[in-house]
Amino acid sequence: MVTRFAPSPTGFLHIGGARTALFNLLFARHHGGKFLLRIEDTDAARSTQEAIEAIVEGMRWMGLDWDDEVVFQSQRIARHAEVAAAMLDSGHAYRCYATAEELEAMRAEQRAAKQPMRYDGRWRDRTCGPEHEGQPFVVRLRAPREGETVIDDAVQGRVTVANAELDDMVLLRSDGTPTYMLAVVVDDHDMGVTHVIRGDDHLNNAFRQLGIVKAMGWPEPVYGHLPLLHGHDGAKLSKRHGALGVEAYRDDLGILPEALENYLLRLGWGHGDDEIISHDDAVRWFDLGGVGRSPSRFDVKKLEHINGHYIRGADDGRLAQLVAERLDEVPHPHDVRLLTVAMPALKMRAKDLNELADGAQFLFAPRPLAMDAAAAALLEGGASDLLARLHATLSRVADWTAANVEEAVREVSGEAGIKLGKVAQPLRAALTGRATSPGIFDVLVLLGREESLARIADRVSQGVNA
RNA sequence: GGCCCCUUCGUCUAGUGGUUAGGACGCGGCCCUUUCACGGCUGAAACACGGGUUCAAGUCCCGUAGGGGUCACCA
Repeated sequence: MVTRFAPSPTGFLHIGGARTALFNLLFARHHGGKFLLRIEDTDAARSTQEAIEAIVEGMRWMGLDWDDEVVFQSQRIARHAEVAAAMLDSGHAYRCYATAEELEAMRAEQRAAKQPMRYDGRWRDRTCGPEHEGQPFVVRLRAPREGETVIDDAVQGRVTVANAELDDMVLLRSDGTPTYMLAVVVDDHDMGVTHVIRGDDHLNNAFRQLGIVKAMGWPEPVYGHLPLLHGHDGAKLSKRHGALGVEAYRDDLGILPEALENYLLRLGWGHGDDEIISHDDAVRWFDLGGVGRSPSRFDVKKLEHINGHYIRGADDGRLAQLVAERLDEVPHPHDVRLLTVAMPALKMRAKDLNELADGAQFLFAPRPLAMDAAAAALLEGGASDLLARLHATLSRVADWTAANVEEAVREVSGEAGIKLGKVAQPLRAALTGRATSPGIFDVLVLLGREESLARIADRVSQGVNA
């Protein structure tokens, strides 16, 4: 079995495209087949090298590893033309000399008459007279007009369309280059693609493409048309819904690739009550039969939840590296080692890399610390006195371990007759500048004796409002 | 508009004739607790509507409504 992902390089790796690629990959791996990548760059005007790189990079990041070499459709135009010529020879295609203006007029008439807009086949049975000699022409498929075409779609089920609905589409443009319709069919055939798994928006195309397959006498591939992804409001995913490219999920939203894969997999597909599914299990369980037929809405909240799950389980060193990259804006030199040590406490509290980086700020914040509003509020009243006592008691701790600092803090709490929470909060504010942070004893240890005492002293000497 | 497809909690889904219609996200409450998270328990929340078929329908059939896709010398 051979599947493929065939994006056109006009921007980035679309989130919906990533899901299509994922399903193709999973299907191939599940059945022990191949997963290929083809770049559909026949539209020179819209295709860019940057877009190709963005797609390749996005796929690598997602772990969507394809087999064999990448196929570039643009390099195969000679072969496409060859097939078109063969179809011309066999009578399955014909030359059409209708001009763009002529066709536009035809469509305008059809629109006005509320008729379906289709090519009327005006050159279907007409041979080129001397007046058209040397004039530009396109090559069109001579599609059957009677009967119907049936596709047993692996996702959508049996779908039937009357052949009268299908017009004679263009195979070769007047400049001799192939249209998408011709190119996909030829490339899929030549690449040995057995299962064409792609977006629902191609279902109608499949009927027309099948016409070429049949004309050439090639084996019909199995089609599987996946429902499209929609935004939270039910409309087709577009810019106004936010992030569209996978790199935005990586860079802007701070999503881990395994989380995105898991989320995308669950969109339109399910395996009982399973929610957290490893890649290996996905390969083991995935098949097209389980794919739903209705479009699903993208829910960032659930993505974030899954992301939080994977962050908690991720390697501390890896996370530290990722966070360090995000902290580059901070002038203070940061320490990946410290981040790594702090990570177990940090990652418990973040559902994306941005929150993780934000939660790590205090480790490197320069003294005297800036207090946010909530922290400042905690330092009002008798906080200065309390911090002075904390400073005095903590100063006597020689061996700066979590157990020892905890003992010291509890001692102050007991002596002052103040509940631990009331002691911990001002202390947290003094140490982190925030009202929330990892456990206060962890913070003390992470910061170290010297830095901790200095931060507390800052608050005592500068008073509560500093 | 023509053609094609879709319709279970707000969202993602389980469910393949007989279930108190299950799980997850989100939301509310409680517990844990030095804050925030995590975790645990718990609550509210769905079979679009109308006809059939059947002893029995979320599950099958037909309509209706709503939604989506597609109608290029773009892919």
